[in-house]
Amino acid sequence: MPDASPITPLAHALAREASQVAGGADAVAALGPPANPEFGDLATNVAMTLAKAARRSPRDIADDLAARIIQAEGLGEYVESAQVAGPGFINLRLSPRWFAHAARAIVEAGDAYGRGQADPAERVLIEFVSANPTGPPHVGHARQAAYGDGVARILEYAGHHVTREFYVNDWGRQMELFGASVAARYGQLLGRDTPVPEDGYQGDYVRDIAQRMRDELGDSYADRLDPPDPEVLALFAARGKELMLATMTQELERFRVRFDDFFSETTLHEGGAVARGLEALVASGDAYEKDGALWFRTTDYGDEKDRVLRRSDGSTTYLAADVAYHLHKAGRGDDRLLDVLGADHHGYIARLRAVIAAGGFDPDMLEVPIVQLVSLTEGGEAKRMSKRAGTLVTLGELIDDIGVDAARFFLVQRSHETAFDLDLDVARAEGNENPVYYVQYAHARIAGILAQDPTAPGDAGTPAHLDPSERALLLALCQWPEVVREAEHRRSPHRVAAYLMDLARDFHGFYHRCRVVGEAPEVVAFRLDLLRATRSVIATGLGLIGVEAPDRM
RNA sequence: GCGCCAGUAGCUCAGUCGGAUAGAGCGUCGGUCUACGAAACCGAAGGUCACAGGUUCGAAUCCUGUCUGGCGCGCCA
Repeated sequence: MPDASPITPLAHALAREASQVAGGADAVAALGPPANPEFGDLATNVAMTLAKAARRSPRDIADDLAARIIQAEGLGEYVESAQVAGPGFINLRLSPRWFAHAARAIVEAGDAYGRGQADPAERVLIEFVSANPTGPPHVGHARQAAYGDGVARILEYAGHHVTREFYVNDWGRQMELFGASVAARYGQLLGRDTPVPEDGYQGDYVRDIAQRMRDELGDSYADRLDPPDPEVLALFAARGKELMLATMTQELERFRVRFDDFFSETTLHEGGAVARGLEALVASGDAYEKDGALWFRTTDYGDEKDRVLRRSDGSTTYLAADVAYHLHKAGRGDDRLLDVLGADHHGYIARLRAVIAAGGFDPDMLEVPIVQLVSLTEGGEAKRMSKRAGTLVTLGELIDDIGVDAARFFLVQRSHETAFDLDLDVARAEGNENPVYYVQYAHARIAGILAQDPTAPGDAGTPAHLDPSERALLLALCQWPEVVREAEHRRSPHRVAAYLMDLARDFHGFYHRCRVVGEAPEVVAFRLDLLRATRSVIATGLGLIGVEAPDRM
């Protein structure tokens, strides 16, 4: 098991011994770093968890277990001491030989260390960003992009098969308004007095799109703009959407986010899927007519009120398309659907689950992680953002301002379910106050040492004594597979970012206390393994959140 | 009014199968470069974990209630 932590075999042996002490009761032995490093290298609370079943006091069990540990097979040969403390903890101190073996094992596992633990492996379809193609993606989309792509990378690393999808809302009144806005700007470029509609899109990016359309079309539509005829509006909406979407794709790729699919809402309407979806709901009794409209009985599935699918004027709602879209998604053979939504859409969860359930699928196949809002601060003050005033910070502007690495790290550093403020002054800083460089610097430092190509004989043996910082660093590396597992299960890339900060801290501490080059052969051998293992885990971890791991900075 | 998320150090936030003395970054104060990169390290100050009850050997963590903040509650998308 090259993917497992070196601690795992110890934990298995410990569980076996604990079970015997407790008279055969099943024992799950948690074995991890103690609250205080001075207590030892590893600690377990298994005696306390067994106390009730064994009808003995935790201390009593712990005393028995500690005595067995030091002679247990697969455990005793690595344990220098096992001491009972507090209410029933057992603190273990491990031998340098174990540390040397563990470091070697991690180096040999390489990029596979922590990989492929998913059980069972699933086919996952993750939909995220899905910004309307009527404007550039903004900071909120950036957070969703960083989150969704981070989750996707983590799931892939864990062993799942992942498809990334972007749903394009290219239908309805908003697209008409967008087309009219582009057409108006196009007219203005030709010197006509064609105002942008009152409730249209005012941003400068509309001018850019109009400019490109003028480059493509010349002035051939100049005389059909006042008022614009339907054919012209449709053309400007369709081509405008393509250009907007192309810009979006480019900015997202610059952000290192790449989608496998862009799924167009329009195809659902034109292909009849929306109509068929509504018919299916009627046929199954999940939809009914009332007041001239067609309603989806979502209350049957836990929603607080029923929702309109088709208005009394015959037009379909946004939900009608979502019905068709989710039935389509659920029927593609994936085991799991992830819809990453912004906080302002959390009210949608119940009706989306209703769609899945009404379609005859297991509603639990759908997960809807909600990404909370992010706001920006600069100079100690909140940066006011308004779509209307045109002060919205776009993804592209954010990247230009603070760089892709800082943007991705910061946006994924905080739990997605917490609203937070991103401090542009800190994120922009290239110096020591920027957390992302703290991690990257650790990687670059290691690369610097390894570039000197220090060597040690293969049979150098193991050091007689270890520095506390060496123990701390190796034990931190041992946590990596568990971190990946937790990030996978909780859909929480921020766990990876937090771990990398911890790991970098342990490395920097080690670096200041321990030299590598020029030490005794057995010391060089062990520390080289520590360096290689650390570099590998940092590079892998940064990769999972879309941040580069540079050899030089 | 109802629902979701949150309330932890001056600021931004980790801590989520209940464990020992609650942590990090930034900020503040004081130290450390004639040896592998000082974008670093070491130390100090800073806490009624919103509040009140409850569950138990043990609660920031679980339960109940209250208060505060963000978001949502449309035949909009």
